[in-house]
Order: sequence, then structure tokens, then C-alpha cells
Amino acid sequence: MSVSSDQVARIFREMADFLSLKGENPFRVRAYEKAADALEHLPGDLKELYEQGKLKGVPGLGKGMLEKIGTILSTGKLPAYEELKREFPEGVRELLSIPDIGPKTVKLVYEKIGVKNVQELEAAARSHKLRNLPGMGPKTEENILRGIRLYRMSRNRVLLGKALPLVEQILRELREKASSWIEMISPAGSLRRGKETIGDIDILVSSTNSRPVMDAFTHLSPVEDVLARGETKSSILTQSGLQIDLRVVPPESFGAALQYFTGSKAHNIALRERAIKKNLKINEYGVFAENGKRIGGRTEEEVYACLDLPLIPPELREDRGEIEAAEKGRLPLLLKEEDIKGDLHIHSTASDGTSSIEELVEKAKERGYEYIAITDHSVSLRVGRGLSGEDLLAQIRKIRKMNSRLEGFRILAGSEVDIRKDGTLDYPDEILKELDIVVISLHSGFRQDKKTITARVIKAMQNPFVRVFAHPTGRLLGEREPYSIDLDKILEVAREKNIWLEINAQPERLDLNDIWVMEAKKRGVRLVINTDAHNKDGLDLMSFGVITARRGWLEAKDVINTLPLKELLKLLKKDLISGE
DNA sequence: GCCGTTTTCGGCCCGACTGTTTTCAGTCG
Repeated sequence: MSVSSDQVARIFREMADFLSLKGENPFRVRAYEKAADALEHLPGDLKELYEQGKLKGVPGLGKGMLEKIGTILSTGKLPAYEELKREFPEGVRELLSIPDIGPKTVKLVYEKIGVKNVQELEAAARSHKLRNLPGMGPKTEENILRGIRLYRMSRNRVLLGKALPLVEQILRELREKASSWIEMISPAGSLRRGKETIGDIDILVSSTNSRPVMDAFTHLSPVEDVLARGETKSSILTQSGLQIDLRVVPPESFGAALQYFTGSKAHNIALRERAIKKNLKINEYGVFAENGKRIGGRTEEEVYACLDLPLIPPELREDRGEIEAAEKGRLPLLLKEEDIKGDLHIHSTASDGTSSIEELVEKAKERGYEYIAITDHSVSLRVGRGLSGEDLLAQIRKIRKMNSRLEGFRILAGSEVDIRKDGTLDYPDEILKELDIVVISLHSGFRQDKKTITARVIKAMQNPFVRVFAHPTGRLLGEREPYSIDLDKILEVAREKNIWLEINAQPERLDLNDIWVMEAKKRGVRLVINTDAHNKDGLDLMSFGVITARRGWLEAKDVINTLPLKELLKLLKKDLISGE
């Protein structure tokens, strides 16, 4: 039985909660949260990292945390954690997830009137048992009931792919309704950083008159409920249950506010610590010198410049070394969507897609691509209407014919070949060798154990015709956990065999994720961003793959499908030969 | 509990908002 970083992170997070409930030193609480953050950003097998001493020096993991991690790894348990857990009944910690309720309130209601879970808190608020507690009144009861409603409604985070179109609609509507009052407008928060899922949405506006902007905002078409309305901040709840906060700041503070509300929290804390060392103070209104004089804040560039840093792109602001890199002038020149020259994983009507190859080509040209690969499913994927060997050969012939009529554009004949349960591929080599590109992936046997799945994929990667391993972990955000696969080993083999790992751009996949993308780059593994489109509009999902790549610090040169057609073809041919 | 170009002890980001208070505590981002 092995313990993952995520599991230990969860234990530390729970400990932070318990310690805060006990009224412990808040900095000690934060130390546990920081350690949990650090663990969640760790690629690879925790036990190996620990044993090889690679956890030493990771910021946030000091002597005490390392000792605890060691205890968990060797015994599977942590006495300090077990002890804390025993002190509180099961449901108490969950109360902390309710908006407007923090550790002090939970401690109070638990100790004074014995509230042990959400239901009991709701009952206590309804029967007015809370208003007599110190510091509480009727209004608090109302707010707690609202908090419980919100908690139940928004427990699930929403996909970036769902949130982004909604935000675009809202920005459009706001501009229409209050254009004369809006100087600048931008999304902020985790959405701007491109996180794969979003808790709530932040929008920032600069204006000299906030009232008409707030009016427009609270009357937007998707509004279900107005949660708060003030001079500088208002919150709405949309019909889809998403909370949206709008903040209005004066133009001279827009950059500082945008920086501030974009986060992440950890990045901002690190920035402020840096500011203090320079005898500066940063807040959402600007950067200030010791004498209180404002020295920047109109733009984000200004804010960073005050700290002697270049602008750090939002996707990097996770406190994963970006400040140090910026300081040394080593920020990556991040990949842009315009750099993408093609898409190497697309389904047509031949299998389970709904657009013809002709339509897909048309769309790809509109996007300015030089090539696409048609990669329909292989024979054994019945649900995907996989192609028989004969059908595939016929499709290859058809594609060759189409190519002879195309100028400045190339269709690659490919296939998304299933890795069977025993690690063999779904077509024989005689067929694979006819293809321009072979993409392999798993669609079955997700429950096999880590050793089996890893060995199965590695076996498939030995085939000399294989070029791309698609959606390497198989996760579906909010629906399906990744299957148990040892990515560490997969990266090793991918580098050795020169197999490209996919960043699948489907918003519910984004697989590989940002953390593993970063690790793959570090190890010299090449990546390719594909949409896995099942219709022509699916090609537009590329932007989500690009965002994920940017969060993984990728530059254009790290991504195969930024290559112009000629170079890609050269690479495909050359690799085929060297692989034999 | 972490951490160190002023520190191995004594700090640890900062302000708005709310509801309860007569000057502040709790929560949030």
C-alpha cells in the first residue's frame, strides 16, 4: 500500500482545520496549509521522493513536516492527526466549508450548544438558538442559513470550459449596459489564472462612478439572486448556481487591484513579503513607499516593476518558483494559441465524430492550421464505433486522395489505437505502418492496479510505430478519478522512446494536467496539444489545452504541434526510421 | 510549524465588510 502526496496533503489540511478549531496559533495552522499546498504541487511518487531526500528544501516542508510524512509513509498513520480527529465529532470540520462561518464560530456553536454538523446548525439557526450566543444576533442567523444554502448549492466547482463562456457573455452584457462608465474591465481570480475548475468568478472594473456599473451588474440576464451590493463590491448568484463578484476600483488602482484579485493567495503573499523587504507596501490600491507615497498601481506591469520584476503571466502565479524565475530573468516565453499549427487527435464521422473530414479540414483552415490528423477509434472500441482494419485502410486511401487536391494543407492519416488489456495494440503492425501517425490510449481496464496498467502502457509504447500517448491519466474532472498509473515511469519511457505525451484540451480532461506538464518538460519529454474533437467546433477547444500548457510553463518550442508542416513531417519520418 | 542579505528567536500579507459592538472580532479574498 502506498500513500500519495494528495493523501498526505489531505491529512495536513484536516489537521490545519482541527488546529484552527482549537484556537491554535494561526501561523501554525497556516504552516500545515502551506505544507499541504506544497504536497499537492509535487509530481511523482511520494515515498520515492522522500527516500531519495528530494523533499528536503521544498518550501513549506520543514523538519517537523518531513518527520510527519516519514511517519505516515512507514506506519500508514499519524498519531498527532488521529488524536486531533478524536477531539471532534465527525461533522464538525465540514462546518468550516460554509461561507461566512470560520473556526471561531464553529468552536462557539459546538462548545456552547453542541452543534455537530450542518443539519444541526441549520436547525439551531431556524429555532433561533444562535442569537443568544455572544457576538451573534438575528442577522447572523439569517446569514448562516444563507451560507448553508450556498454551501449546498456550490459544493461542486465548475469547469473552466463552462465558466469562461459565461464570463464572456457577462462582460459583453456589462459593456452594452454601462459602457460609458466602464474604463477597463477584466476577469480576475482563478479563472484568469486558467485553473481547470473555478469556485466563483471575479470580475474587475475601473470606473469613476461605480453606481451605474453595479446597477447593470445586479440586473444582468443570468442573475438569480443578489447576494450583496455595495460601492466597491457586489455579488450575484447565477441561475446555474455560480457566484460572481464584481469589484469597481478607480482607474489609478486598476493594475494593483487586478494583480491583487487575480492571486493566487500564495503568490500574493510571496509578493508582499518581497515588498516588505524593499520597505514597500502593496495593497489593492497600489504600491506605496514608506512615507505613504504611491509609486505604482495603474497597471500590473507597474506593480511588478516596483518590485524589480517583469510582469508575471497570470497562469504562472501559483508560487511555484515564478517569482524567483522572474527575478533572474528566466520566465518562460509562454506558448500562445497563435503558435499552434495543427491538431493531431480528431474524430470524424467514420467513428463517433459528427463532422466529415471535409468539414474538419475547412474548420482547421479557418483556424489558420497547416495540418490535422484524423484519428478515429480502433476496432475494439465498440462504443466509439471503431474502424475495422479494412475500413481504416480505405480511409487512408481516401485521405491520400484528398491530400493530392489540397494545397498548403495536409491531412495526416492517423488512428487512436486502443491499448488492449494485455498491452497489445488494436491493429497489427502491417496496418500501423501505413499510418502517418499512431496515437495510443486506454479505454478499458481502468480498474487494473498500478503495476498492471503501467506495464500495459509501457508494453504498448515499445511498438516502433507509436508516436503519441493520449489523455495519459484518463481522468474526467468531477466524474472519474485518473486510473492508477505510474506517470513517473511513463515519462521515463516516453523520453527514451521519443513518444509525445498529449495535453488533451477537452475541458473535462485537461490531461496531462499542469503539474505533470511542468514535470514532463523538466524531464525533456515532448508534448503535443490535441482537442480530441468529435465535431468541427471541437477544434476551438484548443485554447483550453494552451492554457494548461501555459500553466505548465511551456514555450512554443516544447510543443510538437507548433512545428510547421514540413518540420513535423520530417520528424515523423525520421522517428519512424530511428524507431525501427 | 517555517524560516533567515539586518534574525536560530520572533516574526509570519493586508484591507473591506459585516454585525455586533460602543471600539472590535470574525471572515473573506
